Amino acid sequence: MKLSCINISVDDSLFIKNPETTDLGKKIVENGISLMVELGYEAFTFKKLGEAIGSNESSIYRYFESKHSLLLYFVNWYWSWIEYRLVLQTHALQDKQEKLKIAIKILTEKVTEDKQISFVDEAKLYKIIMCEATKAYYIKEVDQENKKGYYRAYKRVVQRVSDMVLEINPEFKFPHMLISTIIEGSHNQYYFSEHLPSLTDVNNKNTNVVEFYTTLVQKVIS
Amino acid sequence: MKLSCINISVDDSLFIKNPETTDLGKKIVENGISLMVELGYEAFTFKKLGEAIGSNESSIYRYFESKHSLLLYFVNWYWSWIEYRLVLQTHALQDKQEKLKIAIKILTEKVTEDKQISFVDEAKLYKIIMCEATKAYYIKEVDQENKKGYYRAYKRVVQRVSDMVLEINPEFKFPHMLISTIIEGSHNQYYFSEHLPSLTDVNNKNTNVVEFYTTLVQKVIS
DNA sequence: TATTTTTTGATAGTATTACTTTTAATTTTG
DNA sequence: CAAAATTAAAAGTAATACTATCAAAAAATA
Repeated sequence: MKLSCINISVDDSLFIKNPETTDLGKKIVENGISLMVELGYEAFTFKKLGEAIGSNESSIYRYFESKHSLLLYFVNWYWSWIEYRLVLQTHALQDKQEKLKIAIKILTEKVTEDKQISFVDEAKLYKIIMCEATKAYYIKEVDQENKKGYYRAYKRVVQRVSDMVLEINPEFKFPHMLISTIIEGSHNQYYFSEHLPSLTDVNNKNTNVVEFYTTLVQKVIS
Repeated sequence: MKLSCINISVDDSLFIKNPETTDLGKKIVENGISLMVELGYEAFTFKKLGEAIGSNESSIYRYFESKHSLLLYFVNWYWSWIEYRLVLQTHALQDKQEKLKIAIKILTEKVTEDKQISFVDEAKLYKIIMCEATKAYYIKEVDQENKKGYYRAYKRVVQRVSDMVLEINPEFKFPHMLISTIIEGSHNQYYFSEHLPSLTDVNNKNTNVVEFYTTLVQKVIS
């Protein structure tokens, strides 16, 4: 599935100047993803990114307020992309069970190849989601940022899949809890499998995370 | 349950000088917990902690290498305490189901009062676990730190409860995955209920997190 | 009690981070 | 081609995350 024509849009409030509109902006996002994967969020700086793209620190600040904003941009891009895939792959389906099953697969599977949507490498982006995404909202400023709508894309995805759960079982009391549990859970499991294997049972091929959370949801909502 | 006689021991490698052995050390831990809750991990510094306890930054560095080490100390203290409670409250029980149920309660319930084990306020400590604990292992240095045994206490708890699952259903393939999912899940749910309520269904009294994860485990392993 | 050792406090210093500001050069657009 | 916008370079600031030194205070021990 290569669709270089479609565009994932990220909310205006997340950047000072839209990086999609210029070459430098695209470079910042593209190389920003690579460098953040390589160095990790803590060691990543705009100065280093500037050096990596042969540009200046101060130029990057004209696009993003801080590295935290850049992370928020990545996270929102990711969730917008997931939402797009969710709609595309489930919209036409009649069978509610099948619909939910596909949604769970999209939410819990590891992204291992670049799907080439615009200038973003989705496989690398997934690593940021897996390793760094929670740092975007486990912060003291979370309430203010939430008010500004910085987590909207994530919340929209949880709502969408929660609704699929309720379509199957309208009596079920904890759909959001269930869906956020499997999303965060799957990220943890892939991370644990790479770094803290005794906290998981994931095999080398990562094939059982999707399986585990799919049966989990089925059993829990029935 | 107040047992000021018992002592939670934290592995030697996690500090330079054992804070339990001196007044200053205890002050560092006690006020360190309060200040980290108050400011959040990112804004917390040893300089500020020094001011708070009327002591010097450099003196704190004689106990802990960095604020990251201090966080690791807190996290390990917490998991050692959980392990202690786990053993204490399940050891005498015969009924395997009952045993697991109590373990899940211990793992997923919010700690809201100071149980007064030594000089640590467990309710405040829980807030650190809920908001900051993942920052102790979602870092680039995770593999080296794991080799040094810095996450041992957490892994021991997961192993212990996974074993309880296997006692009930020896055929179950994903016990570690299940237990780490409910541990991390419950922390997320309490955090979401306070800051991102649309990601959860937790009510004001937080009563349904334990309920949700207890039924979840029961359904998944049967 | 005297003395040795350990612990702590105060001060200063370094390298890096996370920015902001200014100015000049370059590029884009009308 | 001129005006406007964008970018690069350099310098500056305040804070962080430490390290090092040295003297004072406290504790241990002989």
